[in-house]
Amino acid sequence: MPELPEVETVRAGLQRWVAGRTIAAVEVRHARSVRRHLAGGADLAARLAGATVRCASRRGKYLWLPLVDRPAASGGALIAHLGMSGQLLVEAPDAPDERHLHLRFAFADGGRELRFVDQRTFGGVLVDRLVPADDVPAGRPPERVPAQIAHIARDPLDPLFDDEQFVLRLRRRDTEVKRALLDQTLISGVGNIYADESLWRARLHGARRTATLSRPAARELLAQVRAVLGDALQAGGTSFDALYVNVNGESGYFDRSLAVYGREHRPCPRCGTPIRRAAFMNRSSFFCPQCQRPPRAR
DNA sequence: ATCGGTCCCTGTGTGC
DNA sequence: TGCACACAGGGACCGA
Repeated sequence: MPELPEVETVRAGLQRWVAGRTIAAVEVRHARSVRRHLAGGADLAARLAGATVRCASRRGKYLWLPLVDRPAASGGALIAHLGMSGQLLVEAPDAPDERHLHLRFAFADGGRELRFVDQRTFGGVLVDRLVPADDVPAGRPPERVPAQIAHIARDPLDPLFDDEQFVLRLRRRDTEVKRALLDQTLISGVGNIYADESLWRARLHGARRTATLSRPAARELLAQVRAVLGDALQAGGTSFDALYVNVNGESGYFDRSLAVYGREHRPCPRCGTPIRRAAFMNRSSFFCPQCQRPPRAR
C-alpha cells in the first residue's frame, strides 16, 4: 500500500521519535513478520536487544535503522518493508494492542515503544549488515546500504539518482511503460497509485512500449514521476482508509489531489472525459482515454 | 538474462 | 442475513 511519499513520511517520524534511542527488548508476536530474517525471530530479538538506533534511512519503499556498531552484534541495520498494509507506530507502552500487532520494540528509556502492525502480512523486518553503496561519485561522502536491498534502484528523490542512466535503461527495455515504472530495480518508490498519476501527467498510456518512447518523452515522464511524488510527500501521502498512517496514526491527504487513481467514471481534470479502469497485473490501471491514447496493438 | 504471470494474506464492499 | 466473489497501496518467485 505505501509508496515512496507514505514511506518517507514514516521515515521522518522514526527519525524524530526513535533515532538515538536504545532498544531494550523485541517481542515477536507473529513469525510471518520476520520470515525474511532467516535465522528466526529469537535471533532477530537477540541482535536488537541493547542496540542503539543511529537514524532512520530509506531507499524507495524500504526503510532501515542503522545501528551503532557494537562488538557483540557488529552493528548492521534493522530493515522494514511495509508491504501492502504494514504500519510502524510510536505509542505509549500502555496503549491497547492493535488487532494485527506483530512486533513490539521496547526502549531502554521506558518511553514510547515502536510497533509493527500489519493486516495482510506482506510486510516484515529483518536485521542485515550494511555494505558500501557502489555508485557514489568520487568526492561524495561514502554511503552504506543493507546488503539485502543493494539491488534496489535509487529513487527519484535521491540526490544521486542518475536521470540519464534511467532514460537509457528505460528505453532499452522491451516491456510496457507502467510495468517498468513498477520495477524497483529500475526506479524505486513508485507503486500503483503514483505510476498511474505520473502517466496521466505525462499524457502517456501505461501500455506504451518502453522502446517506443523518445528521449524527451522519457525525460518528461521522469519529471512527472518526481513531481507527483514530491506533491504527495508535501501532503503527507495518500490515505484511502486507516491502513496508511504516519507513526502517530495520522492520515495523509493527497487522495484529494489524485487525478485518475480510483476515479473510474469521473471526469478527467484536464479534458472532462470519463476516467477508465483496466485490469493490470491482478490490480487496476486508471487513465484518461482521451489524454492517454492507447497504443495500437502490436 | 528478461519478461510476464501467479501467489502469498486479511478485510471490506457489492451483488445475488 | 448470508454467502461468494472481486478487489486492495507490494514484491518474491517460477517457468518460458
